[in-house]
Amino acid sequence: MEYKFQKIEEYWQNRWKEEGIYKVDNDSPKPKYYVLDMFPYPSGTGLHVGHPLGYIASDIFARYKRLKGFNVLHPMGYDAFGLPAEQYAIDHGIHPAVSTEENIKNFRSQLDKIGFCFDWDRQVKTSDPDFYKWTQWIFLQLFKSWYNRKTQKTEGIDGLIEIFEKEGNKNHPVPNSQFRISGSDKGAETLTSSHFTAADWKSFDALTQQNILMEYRVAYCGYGEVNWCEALGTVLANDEVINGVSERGGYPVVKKKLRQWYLRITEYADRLLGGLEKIEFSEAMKEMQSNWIGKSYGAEIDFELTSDSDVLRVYTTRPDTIFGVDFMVIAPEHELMGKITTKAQKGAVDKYIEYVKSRSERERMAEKIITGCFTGTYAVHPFSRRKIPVWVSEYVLAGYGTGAIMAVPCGDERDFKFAKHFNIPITNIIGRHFNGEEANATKDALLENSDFLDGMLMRDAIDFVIDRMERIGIGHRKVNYKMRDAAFSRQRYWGEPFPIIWKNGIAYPLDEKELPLELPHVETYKPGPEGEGPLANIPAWTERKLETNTMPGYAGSSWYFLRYMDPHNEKAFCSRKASDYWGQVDLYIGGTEHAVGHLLYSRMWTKALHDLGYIGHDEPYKKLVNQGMIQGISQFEKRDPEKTSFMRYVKSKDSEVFKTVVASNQTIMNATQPHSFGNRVMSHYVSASMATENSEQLLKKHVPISFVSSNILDLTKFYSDAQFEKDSIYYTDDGYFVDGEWFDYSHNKLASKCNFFTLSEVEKMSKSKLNVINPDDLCAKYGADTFRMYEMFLGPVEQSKPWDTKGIEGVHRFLKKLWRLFYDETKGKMWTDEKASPAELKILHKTIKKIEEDTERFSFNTAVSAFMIAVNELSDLKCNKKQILGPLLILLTPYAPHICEELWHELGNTTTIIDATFPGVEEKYLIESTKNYPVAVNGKTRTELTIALDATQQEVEEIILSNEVVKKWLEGKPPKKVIYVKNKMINVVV
RNA sequence: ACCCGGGUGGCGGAACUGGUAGACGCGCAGGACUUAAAAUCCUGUGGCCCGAAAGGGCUGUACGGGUUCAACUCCCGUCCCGGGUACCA
Repeated sequence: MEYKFQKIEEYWQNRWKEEGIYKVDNDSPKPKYYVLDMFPYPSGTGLHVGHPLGYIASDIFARYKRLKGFNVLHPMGYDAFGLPAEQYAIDHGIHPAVSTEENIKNFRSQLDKIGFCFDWDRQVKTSDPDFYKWTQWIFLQLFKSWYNRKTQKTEGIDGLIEIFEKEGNKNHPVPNSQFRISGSDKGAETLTSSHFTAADWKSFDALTQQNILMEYRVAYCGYGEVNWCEALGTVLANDEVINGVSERGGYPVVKKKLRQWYLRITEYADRLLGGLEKIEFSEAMKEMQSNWIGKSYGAEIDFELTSDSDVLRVYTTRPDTIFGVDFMVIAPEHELMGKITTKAQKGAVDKYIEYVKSRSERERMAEKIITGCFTGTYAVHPFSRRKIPVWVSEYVLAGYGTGAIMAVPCGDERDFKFAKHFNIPITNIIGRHFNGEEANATKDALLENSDFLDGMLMRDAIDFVIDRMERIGIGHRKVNYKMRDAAFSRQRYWGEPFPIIWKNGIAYPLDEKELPLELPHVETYKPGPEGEGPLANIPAWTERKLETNTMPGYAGSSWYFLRYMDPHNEKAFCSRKASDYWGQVDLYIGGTEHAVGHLLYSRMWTKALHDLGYIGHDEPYKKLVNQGMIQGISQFEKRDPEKTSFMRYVKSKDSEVFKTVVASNQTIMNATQPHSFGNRVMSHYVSASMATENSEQLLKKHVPISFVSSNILDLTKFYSDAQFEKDSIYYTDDGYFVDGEWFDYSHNKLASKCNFFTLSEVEKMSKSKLNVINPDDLCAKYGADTFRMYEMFLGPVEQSKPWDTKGIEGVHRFLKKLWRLFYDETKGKMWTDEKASPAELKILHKTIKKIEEDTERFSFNTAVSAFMIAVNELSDLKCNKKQILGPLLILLTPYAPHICEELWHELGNTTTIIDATFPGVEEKYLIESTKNYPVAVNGKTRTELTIALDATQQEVEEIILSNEVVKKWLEGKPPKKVIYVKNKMINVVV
């Protein structure tokens, strides 16, 4: 009998489905365990081998925990709203709901083939009205809340209104929001008065009151500079912009003022930072998040100005360097800009501001050149009364700190470069630590030229100066964060509509009874007027004065993990009973790419829902594991530098591509004489030495990996594929390939193929790079169990690595070997009820111990190795005893569920193996009475000795010293000491 | 530039708190079975050297140094690769 994995897997997958074996109950006496995968965006490309890596790991862990007696929640769903579906709709006219549904079907069938233990009854889809009803509901809770800094909690806005009515806002000043609610898209304005009394509050009209409340709401609407992407017609979050271009598509991004929704995540900055200590994230992940939050401690200092009664307030983390200030710099957008410029400097400053405005975000990012202009005004040093020139420069950002700095060129690289560039004299306050060539940001120097700070260590001076400044009222301690409030709206169609109605400039929440506010059907996905979303094109929508923005991709994913706990609840997003039972996600698996997006937002939502009393925990995830990315090995049509033959890709005569090649690379053009084939211009023989760097780029072109083996492209096969460009001519040393035939250079047809070499390179796996390996193919060829084990065997889950199918045979061989412990080809069933020998029991228990340890610490690759060793050893002993094979199957189940289930039943068990109990280790089978120890003399291994495991240090020494080999080495002298490391080795130190 | 990871055979990777480096798998070489192939099984496999063999010696975890009886593991310096951030004062 042979191992017919296809039949086995199909059979068991159907049975698991029919019997609803993975259905999870919210009511169980067992302890709970929640294993979650980051749900996928159902793209049109389907799954490649990289996707299931994390899913397989989580599936193994979920199954393992189940065997260990836990009630395991292991759900799956789809992050179904998003830009690509909408882009697809624009391009192909297919409604996103339709294409998304199709993609989901495809994903599901692919996932099913791998044999995951998801409870599909709990599936969520963020684009489903039953789901986004609650996304909208949670949004309304955030809209109706504010963050109380006194209690450090999210609270209802009604409470704030009561406070205002009683005492105004003296105890709760307006939070530092970067996005002011008043004003228009022509310019943001701050509130006329930021402080008001109870009487003031009562005298304000409704609009003013609402505008003030908007300044406090957790989800709020305001005008602000946003990252506007013209090509995508939408606003992007900071983390969706990379180097001044959009993450998706790489289109240019500019700053634009628009009415936007925001989440006041900045108020949670400290808690998000502090919470990191309570959760098990990798150090790298924690660091990414804390860098993003960017907390810094420093001081705000006021400088008097010569030209104005106002003071210039700066933020610095190094108040100890106060006597090293040689100039001040303010941001071009700073509100004092207009006031402080002197008449003499007005022309120059205006010109400079003009220049700054002309520079796009992208230019500023790309070329960091030193620019700036003197304003004509001087600031007065608060201690020395020295006059300090005030400059304006784009290197100071308006959005951080106070938008103005005190520049200390001897201690700050940017200030130093600025001073050099504009010939501003530099004061040295750190003596020999400053060499005049570059700034030195040390805190370990003793201060010089610093008046009352002279001789003090900089580190110590920081607090000393602040104390002094606070005493005389010119400065105070201040904590700043880099993190900004999160933009929460998109001018797009395929997202959750906001349950908001606008009346007379006031945003009114929709009644909760009206939820879900369903996304209406549209005929066109084109943007609405003035940058508004497609919803603005629907008269029925605009007549109701409904908000025309939609929510961003991360809205649904910020809370989906809660819905899995209670997916069919129509009365609440998740009952308190359900969320109390399941609590935190015990194990969350996903990629690092969500470090500062999804993982931060979902943490914030959890905190808000917790504060408002809807859930009992304030961190969503207990432990996070980041799976690595599986890269693809791309194949390029290209000269292989190792081999002398090479190729050239050619297009037809009037092709643009060909022209480009010719125009931009003379080397290629002049290489040899051209030939022609019909309307095609044959390319030229390019020799290896002629291929310049430039031509290499031009010559590189992806080819489908399915036609490549051992770096040789099978052109005959490729030719009959749709992806083959019929006009291509391929050259090698020995001949050329055209119209499906090989010719030599005398144009005679060749009977055999020539070797056309490719070059391989590791890249991200993607459809466009033609390097995708489809899990379906592998499952069909080797079975899901082999595929699962091989993905794990490849290396640590956390590590990124290129996919290489070669080794899969070894894992497949292992499963076949396992099968043969049960079946003989001719004799059939082989297992017996015979009692196991101590040697066999030892193998079993050694394996149980190893598998348990490895699975617990997520070392699945070494666990798979342990299985291989066990099966090899049992195979050698011809052990086919039920007593050994039964427990072995249970151990293996998480890794290869189908074959284990099959064999488990064959052994005569009636229960399904998923409900079996993970076997315990019986240490007695592991313990040996004696062990062979290597003995080293001064670190050099000399001999081996058999020593009883319970021997004392003294006994060990006696045995060693009576050994002939050791004696010889010791030459009669007594050893200094004998180091006996249990289970490792013995070292004799002479 | 700054902050994190990481560098081990032909390859993927083991070595968990310093204790016989290279587990396990791939690949390769040789052999068994077979008319042959597939499948399966066995043996060998870091490098160099001595030996007919059994066996033995030296060297070896990016590079240079250090701590230690003992270093892939700890410390210092250098180089290279991957990831994150990017004028955040």
